[in-house]
Amino acid sequence: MRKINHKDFKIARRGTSREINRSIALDLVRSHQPISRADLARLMNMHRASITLLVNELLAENLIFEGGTGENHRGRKPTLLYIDSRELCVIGVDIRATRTFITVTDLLGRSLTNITSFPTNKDPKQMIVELGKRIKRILADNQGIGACAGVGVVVPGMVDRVGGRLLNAPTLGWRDVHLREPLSAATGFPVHIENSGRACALAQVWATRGEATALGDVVFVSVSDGIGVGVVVNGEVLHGRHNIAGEFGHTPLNIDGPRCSCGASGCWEVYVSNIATLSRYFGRNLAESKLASAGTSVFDIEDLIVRARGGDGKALVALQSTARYLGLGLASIINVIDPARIYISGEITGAWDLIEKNVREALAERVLVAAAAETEISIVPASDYPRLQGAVALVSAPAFAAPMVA
Amino acid sequence: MRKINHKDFKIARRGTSREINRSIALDLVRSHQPISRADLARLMNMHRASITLLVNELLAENLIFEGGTGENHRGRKPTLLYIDSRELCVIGVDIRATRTFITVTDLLGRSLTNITSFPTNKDPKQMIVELGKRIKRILADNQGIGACAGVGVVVPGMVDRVGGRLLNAPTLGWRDVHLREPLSAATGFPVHIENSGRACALAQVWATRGEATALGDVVFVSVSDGIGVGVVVNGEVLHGRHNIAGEFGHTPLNIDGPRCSCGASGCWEVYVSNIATLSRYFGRNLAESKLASAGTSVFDIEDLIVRARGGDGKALVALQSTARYLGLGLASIINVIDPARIYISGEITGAWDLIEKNVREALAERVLVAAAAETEISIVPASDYPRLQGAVALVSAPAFAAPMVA
DNA sequence: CGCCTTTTGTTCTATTGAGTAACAATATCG
DNA sequence: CGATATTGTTACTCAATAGAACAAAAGGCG
Repeated sequence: MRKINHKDFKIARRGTSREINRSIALDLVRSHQPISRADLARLMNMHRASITLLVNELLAENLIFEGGTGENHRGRKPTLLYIDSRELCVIGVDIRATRTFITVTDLLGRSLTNITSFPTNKDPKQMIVELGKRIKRILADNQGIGACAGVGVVVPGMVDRVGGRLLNAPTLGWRDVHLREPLSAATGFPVHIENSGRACALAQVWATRGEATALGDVVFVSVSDGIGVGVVVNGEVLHGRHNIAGEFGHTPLNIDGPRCSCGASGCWEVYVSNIATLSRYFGRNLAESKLASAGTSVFDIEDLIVRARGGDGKALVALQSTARYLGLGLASIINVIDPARIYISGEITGAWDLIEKNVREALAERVLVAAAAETEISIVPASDYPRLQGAVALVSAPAFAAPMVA
Repeated sequence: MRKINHKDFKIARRGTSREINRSIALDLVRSHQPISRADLARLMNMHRASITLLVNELLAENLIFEGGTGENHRGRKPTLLYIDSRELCVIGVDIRATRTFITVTDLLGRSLTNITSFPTNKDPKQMIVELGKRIKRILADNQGIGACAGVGVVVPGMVDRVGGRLLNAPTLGWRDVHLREPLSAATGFPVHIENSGRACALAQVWATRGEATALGDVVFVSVSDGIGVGVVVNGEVLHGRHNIAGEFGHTPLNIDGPRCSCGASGCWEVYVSNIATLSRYFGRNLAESKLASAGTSVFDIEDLIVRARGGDGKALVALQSTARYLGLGLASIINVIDPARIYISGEITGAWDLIEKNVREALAERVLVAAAAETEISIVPASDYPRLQGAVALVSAPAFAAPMVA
């Protein structure tokens, strides 16, 4: 039951029905390709005749193309339809504290080149120049991949999407950095930026085979140096008035707890970040020293997991302690958003078999109804590159998004 | 940028455009009545000719009616349109721990009778019988108000909307109570039930002169024996998979804090409920004794506020201490939902002038960006009966809701 | 091979509803 | 009283779904 917004509604014009059905058809081709007109008609519960006209329009605009013919046991063989990404590519960029990753994909997020990376330059101006150069070089080195539709950039911090600037990224030490305009000027392509937690959520929503939105609302939680969270409600990523929606990482577990980099104390992040786990293992607070010498870390969370697997009891206890706090925080997410599924990524998910029980136990302690304690939790491996996929989705998804109506 | 749900989408049929525009027109009449066809055409940016046809349809269905003529400085006088609620009424019921309130309104939530109340019967079966009788008596006593479109019931607890049953209401001591079927059988009207926090949010969204949704997302926080919260995203109240979405009352301020009735510890509710404030004033935990003797309370939060205003320093400190915790919890709401406005209701808002500063200070401590600390906070007085208005909206709003498309 | 059946995709016409212009019905002003 | 302005209706155009009929393509089977 949605209330119509009186300040910003859209009435149905003559072309609105077509716009709606065109969007649905295009997105169905995206997620079911290759697909025939007849199958599309069945999925949409429309007559083949109407589909023909819709498809002709999409063909004329080069949004889709006709491939070979499919198989059929009896009767005429179908001609198959595909999203037309032959002359287009998308650049995805993931800027992290130590390294920055670049991928080139088609509109469906399928890699067209190898993923490349380089050390993040801590000076934002120099970094943007270098990033621009590298993007141009990659495109020059790969002539066959066609024109670039745009660049999606994902950063570990708060962003002002409309203004195209990064507001605050503690792990990078950047504040109020204009990203979109200079990078757009340097590359000549449109640039979109987004916070990495939200981008990960976006990646799940727009994953080609994604059934994420079909489930209902979902939340993505990424655990690393900090905690990034993206919340999806009704197929849309929550942004909020000041672009801070979803910052569960800074909701308190204990307001009298240890100080957090955000200025408050006892934030969830303070208890479950990788640094917290390492600190617990070494028995001292690594937060300051670690931040100062980022990149030179000799011993990281993955080493800790190896030790835990090797029989190091202290390492296992440190992980399980983090798991407990992780579960307590997830309980808040469930009590507040009550999603159908929670996605979790981050190095610590490599030890999921060791910690799942602890997470579930802690969760059950605080979740309001027993059924909600069984909320699906899905691990997203780093090999899926959720942040990069999210960066790509920033560019490609708008073409497939639902039209705004009423 | 919304993703189309592939499991549950709706394509545009021949009548979809009309359906969309009809909904918009009807809802505009609802919130702007009385309004002329010409004004409607201007608001909708459509030609008068199209509006005439739309309006004729709405007239034929008795959804609106033509009233008198309006004033105009020059030219033909407009004929005014109104929502047709002449032959219809809606019953709103608010079941609370000690008393239950009943209102009879038209489709716009305007009272048609005085609000009546009676002591809540703690036995759910007897209570439903009594409620049914009272509803029938009220309707019998007021013959002029026309047929009843439905009954909206609001309860302080978790509900299963589709099943029409109350899952758990600690303050009532009710568990797994089937409400809809028996009450519907007793009265002969359709019955809708909802949690009171969400109903309050609903009331704001659907308030006739409401600009709530025009602002963006909003959150409603009701502070009394417990904390009820309703979250509105994109004009829709959040429910979640298990109907627990929005339960900020049970997110922790301190996981090592005092025990909460929900089974967990250190919940926000434990720090800011009225009982918490009173306990702080009396220097001992009233939670158990208070729950046991609900309704017989000699000294309540409103008395405390009177004392604080009268110069009782201890009372003021108790209130301001609660205010601080209130602010800390609101900070989480802002960090997570980042709404354009937060509505607050409850007895303690009667002391808002005494505590606003403390709330704002605490809020600023934890909110992630300075701008978000300025998030609008709007007090909703008890005299607005937000719960009853929400109960009414459960019945009346579906007729005005946006159609589901794509 | 020729005919039947099945399936795909197209064509043609009907119907619905937005878009537009022209017009009748009022009402005020000078 | 005529000029002007405003509201609401009517008649017609255009776009898109709805539906039936049909052509095209492929396999099964006597």
